[in-house]
Amino acid sequence: MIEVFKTYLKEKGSFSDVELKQIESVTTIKKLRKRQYLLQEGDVWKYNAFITKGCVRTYTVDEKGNEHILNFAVENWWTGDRESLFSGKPSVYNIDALEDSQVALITKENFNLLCKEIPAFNNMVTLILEKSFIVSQSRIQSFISSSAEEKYLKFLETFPHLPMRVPQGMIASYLGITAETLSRIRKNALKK
Amino acid sequence: MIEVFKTYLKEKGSFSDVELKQIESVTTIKKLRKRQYLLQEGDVWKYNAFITKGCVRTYTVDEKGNEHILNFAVENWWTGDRESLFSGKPSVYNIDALEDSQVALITKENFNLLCKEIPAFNNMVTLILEKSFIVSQSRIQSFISSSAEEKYLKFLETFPHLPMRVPQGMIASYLGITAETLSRIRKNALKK
DNA sequence: AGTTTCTCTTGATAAATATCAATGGAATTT
DNA sequence: AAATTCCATTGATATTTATCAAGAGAAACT
Repeated sequence: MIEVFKTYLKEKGSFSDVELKQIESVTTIKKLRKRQYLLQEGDVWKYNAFITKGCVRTYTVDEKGNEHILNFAVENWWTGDRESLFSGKPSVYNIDALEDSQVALITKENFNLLCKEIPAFNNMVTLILEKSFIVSQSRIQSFISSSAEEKYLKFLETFPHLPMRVPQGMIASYLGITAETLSRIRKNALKK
Repeated sequence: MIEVFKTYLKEKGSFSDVELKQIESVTTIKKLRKRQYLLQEGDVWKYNAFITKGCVRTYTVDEKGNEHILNFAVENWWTGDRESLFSGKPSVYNIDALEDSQVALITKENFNLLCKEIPAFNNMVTLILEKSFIVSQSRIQSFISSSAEEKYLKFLETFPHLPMRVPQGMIASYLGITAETLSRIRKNALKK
């Protein structure tokens, strides 16, 4: 199995060698070149995806052609579309690679099996979901209560490493502001 | 046990009578008068709370004294602060009743026990979490891509019954806009 | 190496939304 | 029933953010 994924699993739960083997046996690796889609709008998403290398984004494109980035994911994060996975309906999101990347994929069916057969896996998964929810609540909190500048500063605190890897305009999109506004915010805020 | 809660459980999972009794045995009922706190900023939240009657809101108060409503919960919804529950740290949120209400409370410890001992309960809980996450993702999506008017219209679709129970100004707060702006949006949008 | 494409910045202007202030009606309290 | 508080609306104005357009440097491509 990809070393990054194994290390992650060992850190997040105490799995026996047999269990690790079982997880490995249902994991497939997919390489993505920069700009390649992992999921395209209209397709049904059927996996759980763990990034072992690189960086991807989840986004929508509106009628005017503007992209809206829902989230980023880098090494050791999970990505995918839970909504489409859960409902079986076509996704409204696109996921593509911002760098050459590598992801570990487990189909929904195999993933559910792992959850059923390996309690530690189930616990790990619930914990991840719990944390993802908490993070998204806190993001909503900042949308309802913060100015563009505050959102940006909070973003820097939460994800200090992302600005080095992701174009600034995409960070603006993630924050729900325009690239120009973010540029001006940086000019003002960072000189303080 | 409170009938509303029992009905909910029966609908969400197939529980045996013994299991229902077990759930009942760890459930306590709390009545809230309008405006009464269920959780106050600075306190640690230790429960899972199911609303059997009434309506509550979760909100923060900023330095200027403005309230920012993170969410509402009515009958058959869960409420609480997952972040404080998870971390054991004081909550940054307030939860209070918008009407005279009644909630069913289960402590974290008892809740975890139910999850461990009753698989159907565990499944139900994971499902709720999964759905909550999906809902919050979709709310983030509308924050990054929609105008105030679009957010309001989407809100009406998602929660058609809330405007009848919740003052308009609070809905504005939930949407991250001011009460005045919402009033103007309604004037324009609803005459179309 | 030269060309193209991306990315960020900046300026001018427009649009969206917030703020402040006042009013009147509805609901709640006494 | 009167008094008080709450709530939604409206107007005038300020602030924030978006849009459009141009340019310059960096990165990617051939």
